[in-house]
Amino acid sequence: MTTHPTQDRARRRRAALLTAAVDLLTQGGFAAVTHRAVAHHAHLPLAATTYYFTSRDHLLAEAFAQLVDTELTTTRHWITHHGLTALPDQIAAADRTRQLGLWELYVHAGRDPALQAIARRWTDGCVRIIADTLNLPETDTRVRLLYTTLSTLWLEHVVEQRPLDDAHTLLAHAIATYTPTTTENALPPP
Amino acid sequence: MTTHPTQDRARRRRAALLTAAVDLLTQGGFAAVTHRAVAHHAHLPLAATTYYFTSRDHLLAEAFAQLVDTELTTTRHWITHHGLTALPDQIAAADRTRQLGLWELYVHAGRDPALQAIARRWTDGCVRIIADTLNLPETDTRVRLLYTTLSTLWLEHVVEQRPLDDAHTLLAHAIATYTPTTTENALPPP
DNA sequence: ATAAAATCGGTACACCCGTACCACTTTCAC
DNA sequence: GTGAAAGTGGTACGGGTGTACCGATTTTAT
Repeated sequence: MTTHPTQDRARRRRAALLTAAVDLLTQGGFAAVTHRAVAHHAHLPLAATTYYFTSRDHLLAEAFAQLVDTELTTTRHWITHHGLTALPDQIAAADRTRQLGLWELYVHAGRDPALQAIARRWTDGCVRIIADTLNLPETDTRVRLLYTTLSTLWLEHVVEQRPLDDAHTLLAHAIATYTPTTTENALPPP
Repeated sequence: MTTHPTQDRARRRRAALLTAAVDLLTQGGFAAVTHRAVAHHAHLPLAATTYYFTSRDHLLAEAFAQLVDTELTTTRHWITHHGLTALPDQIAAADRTRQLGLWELYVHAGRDPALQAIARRWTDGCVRIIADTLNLPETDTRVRLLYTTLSTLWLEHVVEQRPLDDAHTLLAHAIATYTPTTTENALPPP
């Protein structure tokens, strides 16, 4: 069971541990998130980690959830400001290792039911963003197709460090093929 | 440096260790591939692992390479026999945890340059298969788009255990939209 | 036959891990 | 104020890890 402190300092400490966990996951990946490393990174004693989080798995789960949430809001903002076609630029600009940590946890969710729910929230959120910007329902085939394309392009770039040269072409082609005629929202504002 | 034995029994032992590593990766994921577990699973003493593989990383790299190669030939066979549209059926039928291990290593390649080369071989191989079955060059935009769609559908199924209900619909739509008019190869044989 | 090289396998080392424990201090409710 | 609850932090335990070491054994080359 996850502990939720009532005192102010305690809440701040818990949050510090969480961001420390996210940072470590970003920098060193999965294996780097240990009790000792998290505690040290948050300038707290070792026992703080076991006090605020009942286990390492719970800590990782919450870190994953936080990572997903911030990531979703970030990309939503970017797309509403720059349009779908500019998404490759955001991918290229984003912190690569951070995205790596996100994907690491995502795949790990395949073996951990607790993480799986968060993983679903993650993809659902991405699909919803695309659906919203295209003014289409989430279940629309074109939305799903566009999402799958973007997802792979992103993962490929993060893992294999491929240049995103053809991403723009690919994306433009996909949008042109998929979207209905009246979708100004798919384009960046003038 | 990777050791390549000259004697027969030694070669068999090395191969046994490798398949043991793949098995363990399949069953328990990344963390399960330890020297002791691999040795025990291959019915060999602990020291065998360090004798045939200079480090755990090298062992994992070779396991990854082997996993990728067998996976590529398997899917190539399937597609030539059943067609592209039947791919979701193969995905559904395949050993889920095995695919999970593959994807785990793929993402991990983002932090390990040695694995990264294998990861590229993996995606390149997938793209090539699609290009071949569609009689299109690998650089064709439609090939790339089809690949990205398939890739995400696959990963989603493996990680989130989503039903592949809409995969057929999605795939059919994508193929209909993308492929040129004369591509009988994309359809299953009558 | 014999020396060199390859292989084998048992053991040991140093390290890091998650987590439990517990005496201590601070905060809160009344 | 006083007792209960919450928070704190130092330490310890049991266990698993990668890898090095080294004498014994087998294979190969000559």
